[in-house]
Amino acid sequence: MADIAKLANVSKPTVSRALSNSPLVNEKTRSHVLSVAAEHGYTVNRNAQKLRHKRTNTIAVSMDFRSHSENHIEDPFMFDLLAGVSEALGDRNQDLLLCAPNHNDSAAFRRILNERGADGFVILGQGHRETMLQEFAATGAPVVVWGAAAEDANYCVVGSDNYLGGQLAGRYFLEKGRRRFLFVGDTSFREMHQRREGLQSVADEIDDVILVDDIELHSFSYGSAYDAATRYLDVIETRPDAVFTWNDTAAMAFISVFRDAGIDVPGDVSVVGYNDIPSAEYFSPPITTIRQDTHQAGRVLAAKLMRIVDGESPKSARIRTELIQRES
Amino acid sequence: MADIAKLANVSKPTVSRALSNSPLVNEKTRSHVLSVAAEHGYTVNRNAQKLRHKRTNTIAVSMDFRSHSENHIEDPFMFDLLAGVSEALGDRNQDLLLCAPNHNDSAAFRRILNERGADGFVILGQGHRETMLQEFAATGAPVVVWGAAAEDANYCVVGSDNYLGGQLAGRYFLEKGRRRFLFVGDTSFREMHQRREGLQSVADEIDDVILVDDIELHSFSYGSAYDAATRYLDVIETRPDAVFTWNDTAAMAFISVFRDAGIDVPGDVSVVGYNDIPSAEYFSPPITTIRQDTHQAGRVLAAKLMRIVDGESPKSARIRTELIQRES
DNA sequence: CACCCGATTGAAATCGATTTCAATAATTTT
DNA sequence: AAAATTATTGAAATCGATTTCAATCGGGTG
Repeated sequence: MADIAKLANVSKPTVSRALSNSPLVNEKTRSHVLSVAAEHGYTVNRNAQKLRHKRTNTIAVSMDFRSHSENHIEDPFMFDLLAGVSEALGDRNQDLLLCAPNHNDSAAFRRILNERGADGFVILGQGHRETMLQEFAATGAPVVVWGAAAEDANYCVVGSDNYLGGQLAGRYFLEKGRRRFLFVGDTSFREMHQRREGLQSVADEIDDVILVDDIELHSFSYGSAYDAATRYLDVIETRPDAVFTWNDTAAMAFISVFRDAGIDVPGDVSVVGYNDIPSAEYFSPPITTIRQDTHQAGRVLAAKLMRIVDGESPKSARIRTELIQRES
Repeated sequence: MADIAKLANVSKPTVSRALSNSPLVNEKTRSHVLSVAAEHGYTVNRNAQKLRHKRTNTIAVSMDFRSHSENHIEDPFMFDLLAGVSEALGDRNQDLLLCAPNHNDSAAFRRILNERGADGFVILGQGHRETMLQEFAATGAPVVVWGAAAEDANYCVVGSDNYLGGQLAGRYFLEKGRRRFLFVGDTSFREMHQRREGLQSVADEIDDVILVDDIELHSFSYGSAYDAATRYLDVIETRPDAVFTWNDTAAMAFISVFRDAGIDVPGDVSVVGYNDIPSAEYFSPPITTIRQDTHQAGRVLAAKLMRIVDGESPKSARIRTELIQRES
């Protein structure tokens, strides 16, 4: 910058002001400085800027790749979400620092924020970390979380409307004349718990409709869903005629097992998945699913976090959640 | 840091040295300083550090989300790659700055490097940007690219061994007694061009084996693959008995169209996809495919880039490429 | 014409670390 | 015991920007 100042025949502060569109600099000087800067391909050093300002304009985004490669990798949903967040942060001119924390204690997250110099944290995937997140937020760290909000959460949560998602699945089942629902998921995750509640609420509305069973799964792989489905078919007496799974991959697994057992989908049993992954549409049969709007999700996550960084405390929010009906 | 210095009764430089494990500080002083720092939850300000050092220990990773949401999103492969890079950079204690550049000129990339203060660039997806990348590398920017190397590339390329991939598919076809190969892809992408060459080379080895056709596709969606397959079946005279597609999603599309036309897969036609996406294993029939080792890819990309940042010029590299045979 | 005010500009201080270099203390060496 | 090393430490400079605050330059006013 000193060089540019010399070349443009002005002082460093003037260059700085010209580049930052400050009104304190003469229009003529500004354009001159800008042209000199452009000519020499000069760009400001962001790190010096970050040091001087208190704001770094950097947002850390945490994504649990490790647990993904063990569990979620079959579900590209989180990456879709990441794409949404990336786009939204880009629009706000924020740098995106991608983190895959090794430790899940709030101190580790705190450290990332301090050391790396980020203004705030987007955490994709609440998982079982709610108490850790409470702690983290309690330290005053600006944070938004993708997940499902507890009533007493002290941090801002953005997620799909999981309760509604469950209801949508339930209503779809009723439309198809189904009476015996099966829920498949891991209700120790709040999101899935809420989905189950939604499904339950629909069942409760009609007299002879029941949740015949829950299958609690603690691994998210296709294989474990497949195994669970197989085991389940072996032991049940009254077969469910509607299955609501935690994601589309699991839906595929259940459909495969059912078909191999001579049970027709969607003829005998309706199945609803979650997330609307790309292959859902191309599976045979195409999978009816609940879609969450990942673009909106990214925008909302970014918007909320920016407000938190600015000192406000926005409320948790739910993003668009809709049934994608694919049964013909 | 000044505070910690005061509290520990030493000077700023001593604190700095203690924290960075410099041998210039007495062991007793160091542990004292460290304990004081820990006690007060102090961590160094990375931005100040980055400013002072010339190294920022930050690597920019470019991922073309936009074109993904139009094309690639059905193929989680790139995200797998991102996960690999994230892990490898984390191991090397590098920050990962995730970018989705809006413009595809080298100046835009250059600007990111300068402004954001990154030491180097990992570009996931070479696409049609080879000349831009040549330019970019020519400016001296440290960069590694995921893709396929041209002989005269002036930048470091890491990718699977696409030629071998094509050969593996071809040999598999031969094993199955196939004679009439169909290549499906977009050979204007160097990676696919090399795959086709590999396939061709195998066909050339045996007298009565030929590549009956190429289907050139310019969109990567399932839908366009499906349409292309449908159109193709309408016009051909001699049907191919082996199909090699650019990815697993396209393989699924072709299999679906074939089956709907009464052609049995894998009975009448062998199909080989690429990337081994999770659902490949669960498709019916399970899809034989070429797997690229994304973990190794991440490690190699990171390792090469670090060497480039250090001033070396490592050669382009190919990562593990193997056939995953799923036909029973 | 002297005085005041607003518009521009620049000198110096600052952000929080690291590095250079000189000074001091602790050991060895002779 | 004096001299020569070696190990530790701290003062001040530095990285590249921004901000504060004082100075200057015109123009308008009484």
